[in-house]
Amino acid sequence: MTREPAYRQLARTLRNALVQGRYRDGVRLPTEAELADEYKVSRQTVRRAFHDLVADGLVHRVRGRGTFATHATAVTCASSARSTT
Amino acid sequence: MTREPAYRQLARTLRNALVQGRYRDGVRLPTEAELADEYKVSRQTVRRAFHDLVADGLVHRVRGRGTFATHATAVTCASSARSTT
Amino acid sequence: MTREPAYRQLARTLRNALVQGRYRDGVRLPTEAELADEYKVSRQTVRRAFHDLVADGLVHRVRGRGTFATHATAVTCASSARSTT
Amino acid sequence: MTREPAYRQLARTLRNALVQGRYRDGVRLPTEAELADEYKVSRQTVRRAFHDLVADGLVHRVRGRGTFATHATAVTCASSARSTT
DNA sequence: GTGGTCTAGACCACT
DNA sequence: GTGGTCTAGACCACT
Repeated sequence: MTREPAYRQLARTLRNALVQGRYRDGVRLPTEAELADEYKVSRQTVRRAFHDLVADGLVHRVRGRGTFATHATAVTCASSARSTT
Repeated sequence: MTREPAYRQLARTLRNALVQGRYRDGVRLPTEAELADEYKVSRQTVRRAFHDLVADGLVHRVRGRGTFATHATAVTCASSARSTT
Repeated sequence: MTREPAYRQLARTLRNALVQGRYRDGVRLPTEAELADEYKVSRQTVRRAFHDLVADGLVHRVRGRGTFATHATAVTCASSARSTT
Repeated sequence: MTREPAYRQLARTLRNALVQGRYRDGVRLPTEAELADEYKVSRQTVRRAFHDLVADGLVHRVRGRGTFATHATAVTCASSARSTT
């Protein structure tokens, strides 16, 4: 009955926020540390969640700068496949 | 007739601004690069001017962070001596 | 005059501790974050100090695990060259 | 997998240029700012690349003046150790 | 106007 | 939760 991993749960939460239009355009999302703090999870969990969102094409990450919302137009077929999981 | 060096001129300008209460408290002043640009002088000149203001006790500088106005109460005898030059 | 940089000062402090036999054998040293906190410097400055100690052969670092004192016997020619600086 | 860091990539590029005989003798290389601009990296990343080349004995740097190609004859044991990495 | 040091704070890779 | 890389942008030391 393996229940949903924490990172998928967090990914779902963030995906909803992104799809609903929070963090429009190239807006920077909260940092790994902030999200880890807010959701009481490890940074590793946040990273895994973000990793999924990158694969979804919903965000992109820039070393040393942050994680940014990707324009809605850039959604690929990979993301639709994934979101049905 | 050696005329006033550029750095003393700039120091005087900044001193006036500081004494008149601009940059109150611990406010950060413009950076070396910004002042060099604004006054059309080299950064070396800005540095010399700031060096005088540090000696006056009007500003203090923090490596990697910036130059900050010092509280008016911290004025020492060194600054009064210097300001009569 | 060129005063001693903060990272060299810290390296010297740690080197003394290591040479005097604290952190014997493969003992783990404080983390970058801890030292940054204790010595009121940035993590990068701690890293520069550690970098020197690695070159000296006094410590070795393992990603994800920490920084460890190296056995005294492992001193190399590189370290002797450096210590004469 | 641990992909090659940007600074090592840049170091490799510059090493190739140096070994192939561009920047002969004591010729000055581009400045940190110029390379940062050209390769779209931060100045610190350029510095890390140069740091490796200094360790290789391929260049030497003089504060206030620039970075210079070192004569090929000055190769030391430290550099040969490094180049096998 | 160059290289040297330093900060604050991101993400990355590994454990 | 550690060390590794990277950014952007300050001031410092030297020429």
